[in-house]
Amino acid sequence: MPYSNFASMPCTLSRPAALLGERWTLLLLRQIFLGTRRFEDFQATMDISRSVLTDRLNVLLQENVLKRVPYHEDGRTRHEYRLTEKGRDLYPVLMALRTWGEKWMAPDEEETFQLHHRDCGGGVRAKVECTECAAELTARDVEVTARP
Amino acid sequence: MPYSNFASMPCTLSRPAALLGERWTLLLLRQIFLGTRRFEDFQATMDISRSVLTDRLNVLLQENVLKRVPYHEDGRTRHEYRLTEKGRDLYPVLMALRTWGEKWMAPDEEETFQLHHRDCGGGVRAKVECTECAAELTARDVEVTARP
DNA sequence: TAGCTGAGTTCGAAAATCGAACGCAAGGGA
DNA sequence: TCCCTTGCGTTCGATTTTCGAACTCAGCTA
Repeated sequence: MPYSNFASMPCTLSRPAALLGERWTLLLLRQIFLGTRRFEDFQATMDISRSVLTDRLNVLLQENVLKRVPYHEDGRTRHEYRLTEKGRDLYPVLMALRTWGEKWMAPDEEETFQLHHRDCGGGVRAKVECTECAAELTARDVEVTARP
Repeated sequence: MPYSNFASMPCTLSRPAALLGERWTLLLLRQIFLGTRRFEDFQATMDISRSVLTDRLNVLLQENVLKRVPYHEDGRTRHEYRLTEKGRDLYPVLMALRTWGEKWMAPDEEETFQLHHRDCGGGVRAKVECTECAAELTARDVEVTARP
């Protein structure tokens, strides 16, 4: 099975993993959540090659993670890439990466940005919880049942 | 900046994103969380090329996400790949992917596996919360502060 | 001694990525 | 009108990755 077939497997974990597991895609999403919207800005801040950037943006458009939105600047019509609701829902994925990075990869120096809850100023962290009893869960608390 | 340099950026989001954003790495972790431990089994269930599998496993070993553990079978000593504590801590990342997949990519048919809290049988979901007030957060509730 | 098995390694072909140049449409200014 | 600039891609040849099949090697086993 080639890599791309995981994108069509009937598994709700392998399909997102195959989509976001392509090179640059997670870094692109990070940039989008940090506020970057335009082709030129992605290219400049990430130093990704233009052809690959085009490809990744198109994949995310096709998957309905991003949408192209027209806007006006100097009286000209341009387009920018924005998250859809589906795209915004990827926030927990990025936050889970960051929570892990904070714990296990924190560099000695300062970070490049900080996150705060607008209402109370608190920090942000990702966690896994039980939909019934609301307990916080680790891998050991969860049982996997194969469906044959 | 080539892709690999993101792995050494002083950013607790871009470093994990660059590590897990390499092709096959997320799918490999999925397989590990589902219980696969041995080279041959990874190769068979994922149909990844052997040389790339070797490379990805070595990267995860170097990053201390996996460890090689000896075991005995038929009186022979072999090795298997197991999660370290750092690796197990990636569980929220995988669960965030799955929670997203359940909502936005659920296939019409059944899934390949189900997850249940051992204690109460409930489902599993990832979420983002405030470390102060414990409110559940979305991207809109969070303010990004750049550190220059 | 020969064969099998798990775990890689090697190597030529194919695919993905890179970087630099090119294309193009919409203004703006002369 | 003609030329210049900007934003947003596209194209193309060179370099890296990935692929897939064959090969290696060590430790049993028959």
